[in-house]
Amino acid sequence: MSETPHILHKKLTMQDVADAAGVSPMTVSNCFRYPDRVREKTRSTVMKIAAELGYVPNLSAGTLAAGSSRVIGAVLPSMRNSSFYNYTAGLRRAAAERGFELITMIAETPEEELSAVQTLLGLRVAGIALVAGPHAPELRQLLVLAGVPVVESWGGDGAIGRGVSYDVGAASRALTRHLIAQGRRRIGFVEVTGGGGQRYAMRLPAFRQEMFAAGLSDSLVLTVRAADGFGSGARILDEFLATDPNLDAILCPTDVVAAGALFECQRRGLSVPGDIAVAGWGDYDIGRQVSPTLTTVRAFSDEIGKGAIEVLVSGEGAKAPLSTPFALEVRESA
Amino acid sequence: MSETPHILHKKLTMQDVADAAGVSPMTVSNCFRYPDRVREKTRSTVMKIAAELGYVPNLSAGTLAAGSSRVIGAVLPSMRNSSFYNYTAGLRRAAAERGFELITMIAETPEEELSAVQTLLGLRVAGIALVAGPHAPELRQLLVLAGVPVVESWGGDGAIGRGVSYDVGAASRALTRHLIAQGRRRIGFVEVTGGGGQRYAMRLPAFRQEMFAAGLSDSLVLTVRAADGFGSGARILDEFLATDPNLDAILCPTDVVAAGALFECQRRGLSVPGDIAVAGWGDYDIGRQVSPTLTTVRAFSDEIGKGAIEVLVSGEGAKAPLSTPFALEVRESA
DNA sequence: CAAATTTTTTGTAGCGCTACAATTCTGCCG
DNA sequence: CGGCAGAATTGTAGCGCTACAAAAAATTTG
Repeated sequence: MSETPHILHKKLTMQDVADAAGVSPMTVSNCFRYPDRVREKTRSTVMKIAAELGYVPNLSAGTLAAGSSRVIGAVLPSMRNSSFYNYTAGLRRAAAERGFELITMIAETPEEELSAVQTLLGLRVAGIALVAGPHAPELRQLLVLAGVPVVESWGGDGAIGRGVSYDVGAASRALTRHLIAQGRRRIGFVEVTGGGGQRYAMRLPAFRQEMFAAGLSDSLVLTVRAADGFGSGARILDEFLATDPNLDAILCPTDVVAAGALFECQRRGLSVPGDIAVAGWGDYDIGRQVSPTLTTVRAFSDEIGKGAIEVLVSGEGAKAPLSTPFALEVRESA
Repeated sequence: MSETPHILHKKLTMQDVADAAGVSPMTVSNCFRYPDRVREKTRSTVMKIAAELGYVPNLSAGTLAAGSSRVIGAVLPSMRNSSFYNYTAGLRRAAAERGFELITMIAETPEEELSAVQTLLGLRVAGIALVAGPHAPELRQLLVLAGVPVVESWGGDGAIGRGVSYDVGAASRALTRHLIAQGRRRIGFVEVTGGGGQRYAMRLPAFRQEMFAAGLSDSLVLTVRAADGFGSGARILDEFLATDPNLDAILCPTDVVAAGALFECQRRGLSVPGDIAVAGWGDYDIGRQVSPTLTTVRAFSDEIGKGAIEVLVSGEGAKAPLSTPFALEVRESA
């Protein structure tokens, strides 16, 4: 009685388009995959009819028959900050330029990441872009066995597949040297261990190295498990000042945290950079907007994305990590 | 000479796993798709062998054979703010609960969106989640012809597929009434036209309605093409004060813009909310962190995502838009 | 204008998996 | 211990497309 009279979507196949256009299915296939193989006139007829019918080639069938696809998969740990935004934009742009489509999957835990990779593998994507961080133990072998091109962005030497990253250590040294050159002596460093810890791992040794070289104490290190949002910036400042009231600079893990610390300084009536220099990391939007503007490290995340695609597409997976540029952005806060 | 001795990745198929486990391919298939149909003992053997071999079922083949997949596709206009972050998180969580995987594609223009939808259609996804905004003209018909379940998040009556959204008009009225109740009289409203304009469309009429009802002037409307980042907040404040130096409140399109306006107020020595009330929209992280904290509208974007998945999975595409909750978050700035 | 060449178009034969029906195996009752 | 219902397993027959080789058509050449 109450049956909804659904439209009969007899599924369109290449054959339907071929019939309507008076050509063979292979010609339709060629129109989509190798336009150059088909005469201009034939192609335009076929494409017009395909569009009229609303035909979209079945990629599943195509991938199955061809054994490969023109889709690249990326797994992201989260989409919260502009680094990842720029990274994804770089991936997408570079993929598009080379005729690939990019699909992304979000995974917040190693288990979710593993599951996402399995889906991507199941889709038989042409390549997989991972982000450095804690991985499930089975992940590496799974990817090796699958034999798919893989890159690990922000990954260093032990990367799964090939690493694509900027030199975090060099950036950290440059930033530390800058603070020292500005006359800072009691510099606090915030070390992050949880979550994306791996991506930050080289910062602390580099910091220590420069502090040591300058004959300064590298003991003002605060270890936090995770640092997200402005709130943690405030908490970090709290703890640092409790440890050493004469602190004259802090190195924060991200611009967001730095902004949080900055707001807290303002709340306490501390002048930045007069009393305390505050340095961020990552060149997020916010760092350009707060007052004073934040001195930070710019990672050109879009270049990382672009590099990742190039590595995946070129198939040069076995080489040393690809290094992308970075820049020290000296602004007002330090 | 310099040939890299590549490992011979003879592609693993279900047959290989079946042989190794001493069962038929169909049993392997059932283990993955319908675990209940297989005896516990058989299943554990098969799954163990599959894991050892690093076998991952070919979803392309599966989708082709079954005619449908357990993957849902979402197209996002950008990933810049926490609304979309929460939205995606809601999508992902709800999809996982129902045994679906979520893949996302980013599209910044209507053309890119169309292309993304074609890829998703080609993958024969089980459903597509769109975000309201300007669409390519062909998009609607393409989706109708494809007969795929579609939802348009933040979409209203004219949505492609089924709309899932909170009542933007009601939220705007509530916020306006709140400002009026606080004694504000010269209230400026920022109207956004470009990009995601559609998602904001109902705000201005609702604002006017309440201003009119209160016998106030609704003429302080500033129209901007796009409002992104803190910078536009500063510019907007500039322009409003040039138009009416006695302005006592502004309604910003997002918390980010509101924060920018707030910073600009502080730079000019204007007290918030003393001299000017500033209201944001969207309940982004930043609104909780700046001082004063921002009064805003909370959209529960994760609920929109959850609702979208429910609509897609249940197949109830023809009904009226699904309405999700919202809340007026009264904080310090207004 | 026939022969040689190049460009277009077209069959054939699967790709790896799943729906479905048919078959074989269990355990259990009379 | 035969007979049976129900559970577990297994063939069969494609899903829609593309690689490849072969055929046909268009173009050039002698």
